[in-house]
Amino acid sequence: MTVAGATSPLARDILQVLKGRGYRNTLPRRTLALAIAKQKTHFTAEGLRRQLPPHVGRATVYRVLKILVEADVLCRVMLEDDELHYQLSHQDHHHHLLCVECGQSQDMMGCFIEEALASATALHGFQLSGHRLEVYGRCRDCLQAAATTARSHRDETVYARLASE
Amino acid sequence: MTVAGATSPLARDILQVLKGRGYRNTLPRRTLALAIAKQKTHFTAEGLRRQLPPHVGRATVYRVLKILVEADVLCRVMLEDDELHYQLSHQDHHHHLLCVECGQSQDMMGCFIEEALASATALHGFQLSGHRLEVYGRCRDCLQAAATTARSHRDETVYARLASE
DNA sequence: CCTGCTACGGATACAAAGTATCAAAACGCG
DNA sequence: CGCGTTTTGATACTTTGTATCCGTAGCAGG
Repeated sequence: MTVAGATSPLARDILQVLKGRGYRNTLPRRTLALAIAKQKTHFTAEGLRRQLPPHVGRATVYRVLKILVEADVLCRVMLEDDELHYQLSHQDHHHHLLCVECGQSQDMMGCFIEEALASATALHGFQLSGHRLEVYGRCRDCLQAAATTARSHRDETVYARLASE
Repeated sequence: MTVAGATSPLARDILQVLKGRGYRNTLPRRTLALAIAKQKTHFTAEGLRRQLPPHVGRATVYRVLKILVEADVLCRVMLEDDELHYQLSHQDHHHHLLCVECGQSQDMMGCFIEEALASATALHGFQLSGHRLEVYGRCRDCLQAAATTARSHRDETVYARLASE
């Protein structure tokens, strides 16, 4: 139950990527890999740092994040609030479904707009090189939760009416 | 040739929008409206401020920009360098073609991905509420310019060969 | 296991971008 | 004109990220 022992396959993968890129295996990087592996969803640089032992310097956090983005382990996501978040990335080109309710995000694999985009931009005499697409909405879970609370709200009003009688 | 006289129809429109929203017509706002009207393409808050007389405070610039974004006069554009830019907005939903060469941007009116997106997200049990799409590439002008310089480069090599003979 | 080179880390200072506060000035309505 | 309200610019502060610098820790080679 030591901290050092509390590792994870994902954390190991991250360290492996770093090693493959010629970076040394150091304590702060192990700590960071572990923390990143623990994230259930996207996170900000500062949010991540707050979860770390205080002896890990800010600069280190930003340095490692930058490396991991370059290595395609993480990708940067611009949320609707214009704040920059990070999240584990599938290596392939994909987009994010971002739930405006709970903040969870899922990857939408593949990219169905590439061809449509190509023809649309061609009309403008534009040579396509890339794009950025983020999708906002409500995820399955939040929709179900909303449906449930809506029902209990209805119940509450019934109870209120009964009580007032 | 007075500064106050150097107005523009667009600047007037902007002031009109402010008026319609109950904001007063003040000198800094006139200055800002004029400066924004002069922009040929997207700009950053700080970039805009640098073009302004120094007596216009930073806070004022940010305040007015925020108001104009809320009023849909401007829209915020995230460029590939992750810097936030502003540009005049068509009122309708649209996307931006951003030239990675010259930095110009044009609006791509209409939105052809809405339906495709709706069906794609439905597969994930996702209720769509919005999206953000920025498109990067090379604009017509830059493509032509590139073609031209490529030709002159070729010419240069010819001249070089001739000269060395 | 040492030893030494070099990458690395943390502290610190700095920079950029934006926000909060507040007294003074400018608007504009009557 | 006069007065209440809005607006403003200065200032300080916050947040997010980067540059510098010196001590330290990895790790390779002996």
